[in-house]
Amino acid sequence: MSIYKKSAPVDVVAFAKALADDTRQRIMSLCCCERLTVGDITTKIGVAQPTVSHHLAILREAGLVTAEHQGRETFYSLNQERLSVCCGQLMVRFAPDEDVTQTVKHALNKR
Amino acid sequence: MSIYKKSAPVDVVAFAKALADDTRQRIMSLCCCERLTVGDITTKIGVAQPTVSHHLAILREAGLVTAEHQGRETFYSLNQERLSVCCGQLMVRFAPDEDVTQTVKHALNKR
DNA sequence: TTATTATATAGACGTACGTCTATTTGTCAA
DNA sequence: TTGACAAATAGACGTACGTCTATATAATAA
Repeated sequence: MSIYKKSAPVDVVAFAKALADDTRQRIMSLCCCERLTVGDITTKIGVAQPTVSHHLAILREAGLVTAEHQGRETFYSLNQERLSVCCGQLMVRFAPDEDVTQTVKHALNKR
Repeated sequence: MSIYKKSAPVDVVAFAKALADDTRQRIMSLCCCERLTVGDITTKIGVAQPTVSHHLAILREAGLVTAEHQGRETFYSLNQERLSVCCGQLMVRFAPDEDVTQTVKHALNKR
């Protein structure tokens, strides 16, 4: 079970730091719609397995991925809800009210 | 005039890196609703003036603030539109469709 | 021009971070 | 129990980054 409850406050700097690496963003993209093992990710990403484990630990710490242990494998998947909450906080932290609306429009127009 | 047009593609990693520092986020908060000079920011932030200039350069590079020169002063303000676009891209990059909607809800509920 | 003020740039310094190899821990099959 | 496999941890190494002081650049005032 994650330490991140629905009401957990968002540290926007920590959230940004977790996102501030290309390898981690690629891992997040991979885990967006699929449960993947560390081995799967290692193969697809093309960096060493300990490096992948390291990045997964950072993403876990930020609550952005969840880990499920099954036998000797661990399946990772993106924590969509946490991501949503963090993005929401990011928007409202700096954007004045009318601009949040615009952000929403931008987001929806991309779909 | 900024190099960032409305249609400029968003480098989500670069965006996250620009946000991934507490001093820069504090600067962004300060510039959210006010045009401020480097001197103003330096006083309010409590770090050396060259450090502030350095962070402002990074935020400028990411398109997150705009600079207006007036005499020997430079006024900085947050680029709300760019921030909106980047947040939107961040949401849609990882969140599946139904989750974007949820992100929007989270954002709006905070208002 | 000369002095003063505002900002930017250069460069040094220490710390944080991403990556790797080697090893450990944990799980399953023979 | 032993061997093989999956993932995590330890530790080394180089680079990137945040901060500072010193200096340069640019604009205004005397």
